[in-house]
Amino acid sequence: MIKLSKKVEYAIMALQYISENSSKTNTAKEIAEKLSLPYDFLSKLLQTLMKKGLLVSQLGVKGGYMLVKQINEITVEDLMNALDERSRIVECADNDGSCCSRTEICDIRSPIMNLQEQINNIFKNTTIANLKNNI
Amino acid sequence: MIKLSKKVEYAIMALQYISENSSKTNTAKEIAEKLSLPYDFLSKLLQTLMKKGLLVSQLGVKGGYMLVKQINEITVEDLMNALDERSRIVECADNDGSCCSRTEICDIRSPIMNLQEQINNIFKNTTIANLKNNI
DNA sequence: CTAAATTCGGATAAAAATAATCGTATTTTT
DNA sequence: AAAAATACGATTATTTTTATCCGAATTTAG
Ligand code: FES
Ligand code: FES
Repeated sequence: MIKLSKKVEYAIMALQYISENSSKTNTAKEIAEKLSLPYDFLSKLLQTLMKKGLLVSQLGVKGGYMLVKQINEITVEDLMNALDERSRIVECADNDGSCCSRTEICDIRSPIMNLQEQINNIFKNTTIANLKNNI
Repeated sequence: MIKLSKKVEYAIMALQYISENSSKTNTAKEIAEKLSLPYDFLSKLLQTLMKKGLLVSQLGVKGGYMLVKQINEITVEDLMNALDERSRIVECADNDGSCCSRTEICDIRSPIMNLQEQINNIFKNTTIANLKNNI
């Protein structure tokens, strides 16, 4: 059950698309069409990225989205933080021990948090540009 | 959405428990009680591990489960393969290109499969023994 | 031989998370 | 004023995960 959410997956594609067309504002509609992604869903997601400061938007006709950073400065972790609700590999891997009734007897909390960190590092070190296929 | 399934999480705990009590067969009931895990669910999961060859079981009274390998020879990847349905980070990261209608225009399939491999490596290199807290 | 403790197996239900959609409001350009 | 966008909130649909239930088969012990 280690998978990227559709939000993150679509966001990667969208950001790459916007990056390729960075001379103009890119509308959600255009991105959705060109990449065959569901418009409403993509639209929401772009709004979220905007709120989180990863995109800027322009309202109204001729509106759309533009990058605020280069895609080699945006990591997969950034997208996961912006778009996904939870990103702990186990519930109990949050900092306070108030996660579950097993805290007392639990042997795995701390080592699993270590595992968590290894995984985080991968996402932290992978930029959206890294995920671009340059055939 | 990068998290371990409960199946895998419980399995880690259960295998560690069995390992600590490897002189006898361990019943699902005992393990569930000692670790405060839901019996039915754990029971199913142990049966699966048995079918996949990670445990041996003995039927009937005095029955239960025993390890077939040491826990330092069992990896998190083994558990994920045995217990989780899907473990691709994106649908499209399977080998044939028949995943979705975007294959033609998709720029991220191959690099994401690379990302996938990095993550797999972590799970492949983490044994159940590694996840044991030795305070 | 019977009863009890177990694993086994299938089916199903409940809960949670993800993905998708809808409707309306607001902003901006022409 | 009309059109083309984003913004926002609510809701629904779908899928996945988690949990439970029931009855059968197996083994041990008395
Ligand atoms: S299971 Fe909750 S602390 Fe480990
Ligand atoms: S989205 Fe299906 S191939 Fe990339």
